[in-house]
Amino acid sequence: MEETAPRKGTVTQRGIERIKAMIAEGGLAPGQRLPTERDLAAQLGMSRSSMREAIRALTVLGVLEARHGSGIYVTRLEAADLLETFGVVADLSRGRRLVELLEVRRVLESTATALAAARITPDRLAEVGRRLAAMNATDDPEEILAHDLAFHREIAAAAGNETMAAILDGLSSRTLRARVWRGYQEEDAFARTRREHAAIHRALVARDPEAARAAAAAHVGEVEEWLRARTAG
Amino acid sequence: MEETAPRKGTVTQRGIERIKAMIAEGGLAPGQRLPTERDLAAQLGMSRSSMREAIRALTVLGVLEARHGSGIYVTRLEAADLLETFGVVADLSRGRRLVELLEVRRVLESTATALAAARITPDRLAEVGRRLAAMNATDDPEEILAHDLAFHREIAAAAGNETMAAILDGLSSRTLRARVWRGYQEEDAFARTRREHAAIHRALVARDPEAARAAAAAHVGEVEEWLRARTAG
DNA sequence: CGAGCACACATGGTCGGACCACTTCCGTCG
DNA sequence: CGACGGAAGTGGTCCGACCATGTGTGCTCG
Repeated sequence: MEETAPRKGTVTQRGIERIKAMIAEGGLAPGQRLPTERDLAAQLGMSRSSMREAIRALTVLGVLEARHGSGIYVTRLEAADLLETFGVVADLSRGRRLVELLEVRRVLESTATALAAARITPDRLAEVGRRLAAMNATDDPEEILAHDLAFHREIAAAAGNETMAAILDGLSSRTLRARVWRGYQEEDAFARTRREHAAIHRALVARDPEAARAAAAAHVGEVEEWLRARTAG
Repeated sequence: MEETAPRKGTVTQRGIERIKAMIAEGGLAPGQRLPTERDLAAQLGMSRSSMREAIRALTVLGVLEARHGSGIYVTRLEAADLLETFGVVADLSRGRRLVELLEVRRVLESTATALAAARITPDRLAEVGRRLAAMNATDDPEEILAHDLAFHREIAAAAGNETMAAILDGLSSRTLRARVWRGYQEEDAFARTRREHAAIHRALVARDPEAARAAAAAHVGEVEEWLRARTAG
């Protein structure tokens, strides 16, 4: 009996660890349904309240998914599920850390774009082209932002590394982008942005990884430099 | 009255969003203490149970910190706090995604090492050297692992990008490392690893960013390739 | 008068139960 | 045979009580 009580921190914390361990050790497969909250609580010897807190914690981490009236399920455990919380980091970042996040994005985005240049399929490349055209065809900031996000998302997906794509997605969360770009694009950066996007697209069409890497790095680097100056000043 | 009820999903979810918003909008500064659970629940018009779940969720995300008997506080909101959850991703990753994580690490680690070559201070460089020596002076896998982690951590810190360092930390969580390296080092990879670490250190001493980048990429790439072969086969 | 200690209080942690909201499934009725 | 409706199951919310721990206060003793 004493083995069920590792006496580690709070009861809820123990619940989190136990469930995480079950998944890590293969006892719970992706998509599988868990016992009910009541049963789980009984199994691990804790109250339903504490178990609910544990479940809620794993839910926000993208590990579990609770469906009202149906049950609790393990998510697919794909990169996109687990890295959703990355958006929180981006949303809560200010000043210096925002610049650091953009530096990370520059490194990853340039690599992803280079990989995409070598691997992208004609279909996806066409979609990237459509996004570019749509972006240049409107003046509505909201619409531009949406196409911009899709443009980079397609490229990241084409790189063939879902984990990297998911991280980049978090680093370009809609709210973050809206926050940073509001100021950036006010300084008539539209023309420059269009030129940079065109350069990226051109490199992809030419299947030139080095050019793609450089174009992507320059693109993110522009925003990075602007933000750096704005933060320091 | 209706403005306090955005009618968004569950009550708990609303609580999470509200607190997050307070922090994002500057109403709650890092390190600041929040009202008590009971007061917060009353303010946002929900039960203490639901509020507790919201607080627990933000606690695991590294946004809040609950101190028993004292109160609830906003964390320092540093990169290390918010990116702690990255370790969960690493711990729950298997097969293909593990390779992808290592690919991300290779990209970031090589960049961080290159930056470190240009920026590292003599003190920190000396510490890196000590870790290298300690790593080569023992045969205890546990001790080697500890020094190995510290070796890379020092370098990442020297790169001057705390966010990048925190991500790399998550990508090299102790449990992940133990899992992957157990198999890797069984294949007498000790000698190769030592050579690679020495090469990285040499590049840092020479203040040669390009050599540092190449050495770090090769180092991580070795493990990556081994894991890729092992996963595919 | 000052230092140290013990107690009371505030606060987060846990528990149990009750009820609500939604989903699912099965039996019934047309 | 199909559609409808209800019953059971399950997560969501709320309440109230009590426990465990940290904090501050006021008392006591030197």
